[in-house]
Amino acid sequence: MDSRQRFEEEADSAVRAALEKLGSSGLKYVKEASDKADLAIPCFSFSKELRADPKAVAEKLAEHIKPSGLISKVSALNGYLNFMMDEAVLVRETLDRILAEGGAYGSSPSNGIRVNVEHTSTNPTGPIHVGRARNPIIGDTLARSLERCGYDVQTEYYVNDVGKQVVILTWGVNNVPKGSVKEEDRDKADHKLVAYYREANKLMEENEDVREQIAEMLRRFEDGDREVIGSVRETAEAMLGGLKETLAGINVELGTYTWESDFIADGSAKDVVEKLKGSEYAGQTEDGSWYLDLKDFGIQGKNTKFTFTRSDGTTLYTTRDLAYHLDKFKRADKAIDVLGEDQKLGSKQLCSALEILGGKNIPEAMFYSFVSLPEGKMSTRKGVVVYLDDLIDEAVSRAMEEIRSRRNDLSEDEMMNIARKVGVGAIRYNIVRVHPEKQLVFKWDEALNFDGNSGPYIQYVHARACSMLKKAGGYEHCTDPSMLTDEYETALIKTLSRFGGVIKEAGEEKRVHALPAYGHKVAAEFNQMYAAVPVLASDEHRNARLTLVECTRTVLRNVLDCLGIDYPEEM
RNA sequence: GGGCCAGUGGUAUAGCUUGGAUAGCAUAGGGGCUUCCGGAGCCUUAGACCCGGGUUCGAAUCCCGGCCGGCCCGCCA
Repeated sequence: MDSRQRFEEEADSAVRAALEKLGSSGLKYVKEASDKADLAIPCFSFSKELRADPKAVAEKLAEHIKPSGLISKVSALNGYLNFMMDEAVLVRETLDRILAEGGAYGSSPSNGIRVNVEHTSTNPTGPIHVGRARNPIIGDTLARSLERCGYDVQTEYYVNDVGKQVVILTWGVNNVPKGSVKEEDRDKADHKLVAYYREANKLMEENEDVREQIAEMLRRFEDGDREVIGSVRETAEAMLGGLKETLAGINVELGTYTWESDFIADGSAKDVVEKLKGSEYAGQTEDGSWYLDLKDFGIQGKNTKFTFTRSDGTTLYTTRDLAYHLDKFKRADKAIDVLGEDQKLGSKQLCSALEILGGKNIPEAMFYSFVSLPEGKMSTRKGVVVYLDDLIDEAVSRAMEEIRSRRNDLSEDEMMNIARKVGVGAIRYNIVRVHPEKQLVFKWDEALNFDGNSGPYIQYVHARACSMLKKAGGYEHCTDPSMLTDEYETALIKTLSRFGGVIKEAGEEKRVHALPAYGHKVAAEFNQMYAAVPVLASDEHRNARLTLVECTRTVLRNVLDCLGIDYPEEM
């Protein structure tokens, strides 16, 4: 337990004891932090029970609590009971802990719980565009946070290699003559292949014959024709190769790729169908298709009918998704799906069906709204898109310009290496900083922001800290609180002490946007301290201040790592 | 039509789960800072809770009703 947690517990028991003295126990109250106190308890809620003015209650409580342990001061103000934490203990313990734990600072020990995070899972029919770019970034950040929370995390991409869209793509790749369409310049499979997908869609609209060919291919696919299935799989694999490259470019790597067609091939989707047919919620329409009636599962209106087979008995996407989730829970104790908001109803239906199948394990979902362009929705088919690859390129070249303008001592390669880290840092930070369900309109100048509330701002502070430590040469660690009494120093250390709570919030509560906000706060407070107190030029404070710089650098690295952002030592 | 999500300074965003002190942060705007550790910086100034009811000692936060935007409501994936 860190000193912050101990402080809160000490305050808690002190409040409980004081309330008992006033003749009341078991009252609920909230704890909050403010600029007036390290911990504040509003006493308004007590006033009814104690039949007294909140101000008076706060004052009485304050009288009954004597500073002890980590509590250095107790006071009452405006109906609040304010606690101050013993700064000397806080300073020493926080810094000692950071020095001892290093890269693991802020993490919890392993809890042995296996959690599966499914994210990205975009259809392999075209390059990833920024409309969907939230998915890998949120998913990856969540996975990294959960790892630091002590979970055994597996990440997984569910590849949709079944259905009309991939069949159209495959038809296009196999039938549209090379050279008859303009491939995109980028030498990546996803960008090359998407031209055939677009052309196939176009031909299908214009040409009856093409429509029939594709329909035939789809029929053969559904009949289990190995040649067609193999061909589709091959095309999807090629496309996926391109997507993996893009993901690697933003520091996202997934552990497992699971193919939808496998659940048809191994018969598990059919097993699901048989089990569902036997459930009390199952029904069959006149045409022969099967459905579940989910009106008892909190699903309203006309959405209660959840169809799980076609009239010819073949499975649907959702049926295979059920088989997939049953499979997932053989491998994990907990599952989290990062999904677009369009999947909300589907996800709810999936969970209800899993309940009907008797599963105790139900996946949790994390939803995000799509990123749109100022002119409207993105569409791969229509070519109205900004590709993630283009965004990365643009960010990197913008970073390159910046570096070139302020450095003349680095080689092209060195600058490019840094530019990549800075550009990607800007993109990832910018996407993860906003609440996932907030709709986002993509604007180049915002996506490429390098100032203020941005990834590069934090990277810059990290580089600055590295530079100071390098210049310092030798120094001895010093965590003596009497050497770190400046208000900027203690403010920074208090913030550093809260890191563990932020990691938990990001992981356990799936609030990944807490991370960038925290990183920005640490960086900003470091900059304020930097401007206010000399470090290298100070005499008796030198060791202690350098130690604080080192600890801040450690925390910044941990935050950035959790965000999947690199931390170059110079930029 | 029904359901879900969102609406906070000019712009963008946090806070809403668990109501509480002066609504936080960034950017653009005004004014300043470089004999010293990296100015991608620091200081300072001005500026916001969609509208209307309700609950409450107290509402950005909870409830009801509007308005605006997004998404969903397929034997598609």
